[in-house]
Amino acid sequence: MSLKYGILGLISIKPLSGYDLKRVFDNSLNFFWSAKQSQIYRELTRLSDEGYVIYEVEHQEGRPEKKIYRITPSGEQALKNWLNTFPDLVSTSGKDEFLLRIYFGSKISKDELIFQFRKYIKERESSLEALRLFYNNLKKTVGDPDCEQEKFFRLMTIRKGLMIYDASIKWALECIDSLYSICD
Amino acid sequence: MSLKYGILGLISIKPLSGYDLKRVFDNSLNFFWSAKQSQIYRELTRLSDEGYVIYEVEHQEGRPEKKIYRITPSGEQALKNWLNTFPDLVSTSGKDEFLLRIYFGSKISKDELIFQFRKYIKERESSLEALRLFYNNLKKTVGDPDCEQEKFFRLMTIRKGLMIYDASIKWALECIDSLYSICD
DNA sequence: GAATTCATGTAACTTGTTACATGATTTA
DNA sequence: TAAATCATGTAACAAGTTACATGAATTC
Repeated sequence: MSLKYGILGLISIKPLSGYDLKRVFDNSLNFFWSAKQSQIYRELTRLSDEGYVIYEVEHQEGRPEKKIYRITPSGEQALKNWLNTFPDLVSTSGKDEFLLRIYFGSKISKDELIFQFRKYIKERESSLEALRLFYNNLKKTVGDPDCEQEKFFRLMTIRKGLMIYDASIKWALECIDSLYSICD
Repeated sequence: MSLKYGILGLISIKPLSGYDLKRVFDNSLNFFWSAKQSQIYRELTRLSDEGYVIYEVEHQEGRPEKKIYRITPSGEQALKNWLNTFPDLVSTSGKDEFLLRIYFGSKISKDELIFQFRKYIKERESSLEALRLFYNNLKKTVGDPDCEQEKFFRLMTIRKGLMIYDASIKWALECIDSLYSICD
């Protein structure tokens, strides 16, 4: 249900094609939302059927045609309604495959466990570093003043990513320590 | 794909019925994994077809019959294989509906935003408090020594929950501050 | 007397994933 | 010459959600 509003929100900021949307998801929302390209196209035809979006075909030289989607007034309304409802945080608990494995840690050898924790830390550290770079670059860029608001909230979401990655790394380091300390 | 191994893992620790499984998911794994009851029963019949589990019917006085599932040797093997593979952290990015809304914060009134952040903090604080209680109770309990290992890893997963909730609250408090400071 | 707990499941639906198809252009 | 980029989509499948059905026993 949320992908619908994710798309609606993005094209409300700026009209986009399905292809563009995929790139925005991958580049800017990937750490808290994702969508496959086939899913985006399916959702766009649905939104179009519902009258929440309309598109215009843009012809390009030496490139395939583009369908540029823009939001309609009823789409704006639906988006606004959604934005003013508070999500159910409990039922939408994120799934964590790594934690699921750790839950069954007693069935994994200690060496393998430590190996996996180290790998986890490495990956999280590189994600953290990449996000930090992204954050600093976005902060520096001086776009047109109309986008200052959007930039402000994008930075806000990224800060959460930074804090979560940071906490995850701290947790994993602590886990390695406690694995060593129960050494027997 | 992971629910399969979640179920396999749980019944490898202790034989359980579908009903039992649902309760374990809700009580012990809910902050990093969840499953609907209909999904669990579907998965159990699939696991049974694959030969990874078998069940025995347990008759009870004045209660419906139970199917107690236990893991088979080939199930154990499949579980072990899964436990020794490292999950793809990038593609499995958790979805965060609250963050999705905040991304579109420029379309929400400042008052509504602050209201939502406060609500977010309240909910996370009560989740944190509940988890903390759960953690302390589990730590205190003196079960049979065979379960010490399982307890150790359960506590480990809960600590991540505590740290993530804590970081989320800190982030939200920071967000409210920065919303006030851009006051205009 | 109504709701909840225990215990099983089915059916219909939505969401997410994987894989394929087309076809020109550009980069390695 | 092979691969990647641009841009659209379809088909089949897996995973997750919602709603319903049964029926005894217990709790409110």
